[in-house]
Amino acid sequence: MATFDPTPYQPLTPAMFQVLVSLADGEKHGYGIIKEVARRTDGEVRLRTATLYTVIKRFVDADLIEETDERPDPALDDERRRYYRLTDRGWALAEAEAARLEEVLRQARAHLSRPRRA
Amino acid sequence: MATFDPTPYQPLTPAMFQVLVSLADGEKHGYGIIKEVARRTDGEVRLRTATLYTVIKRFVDADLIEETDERPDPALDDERRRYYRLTDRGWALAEAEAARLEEVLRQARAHLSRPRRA
DNA sequence: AGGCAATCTATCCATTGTCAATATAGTCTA
DNA sequence: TAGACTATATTGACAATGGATAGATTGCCT
Repeated sequence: MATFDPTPYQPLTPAMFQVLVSLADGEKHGYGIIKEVARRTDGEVRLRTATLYTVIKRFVDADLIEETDERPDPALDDERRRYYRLTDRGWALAEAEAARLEEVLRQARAHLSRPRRA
Repeated sequence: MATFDPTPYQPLTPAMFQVLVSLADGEKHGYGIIKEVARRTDGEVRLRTATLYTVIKRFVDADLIEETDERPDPALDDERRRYYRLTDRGWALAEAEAARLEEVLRQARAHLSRPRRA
């Protein structure tokens, strides 16, 4: 596969990163992403529909996520739903962003753990 | 001291967090912050002056940082410089944001480390 | 039966954060 | 003397987000 350089997409906004993380857990539809993120963050992160559907559109255009044809058991399905999953590029970006955040945190901890200046 | 609730300021933008982290290391002037962040991140994070001076103004207004009167050795000083340091609130916010990022990362790792869905 | 909350996708508008560019001005160096 | 570096600052444009709204369906409570 052609090498993918994630850096032009970084840093991701908190909303974008949450969308990728949520889809890393398994494919989901839009409203399902909103619910999963809210549940996972104890209601602290509430994606708005304006934000979510804007992000979804951009991510699909950038081939970071893709809509799937697979439908769950018709008994559990809702025809309105549109399901999305991460592409290889999306996975690579999510992992690159996690690595970036870890480096930021490492440096922050190095500065913050020092005793307060005199 | 009155309890300080950092959550209304969160999440911080990457630029804002970098400014707090940089000042946690010791008081600095504007251009010094730009240089320190660039050096620390190997040139990957380059704060722009428009961003930096906007952030500084907002942080001073919010009592997260404050301008200092202390001047270094006159031989090393530059009259144009304006030095800033973190306030107690600024420290609390920087630490709260580091904690928030750690939680985001913990969850991201939990999702990303799982084997790719079939 | 009636109403209300939840589900689900979607868009409009205003605000905010960022970058690119520009301004000003002094110092230092090739 | 031209360019790079230091240093603070503003303007204009764009991108990301929140608040609000829309519309349609489903399930629950009284």
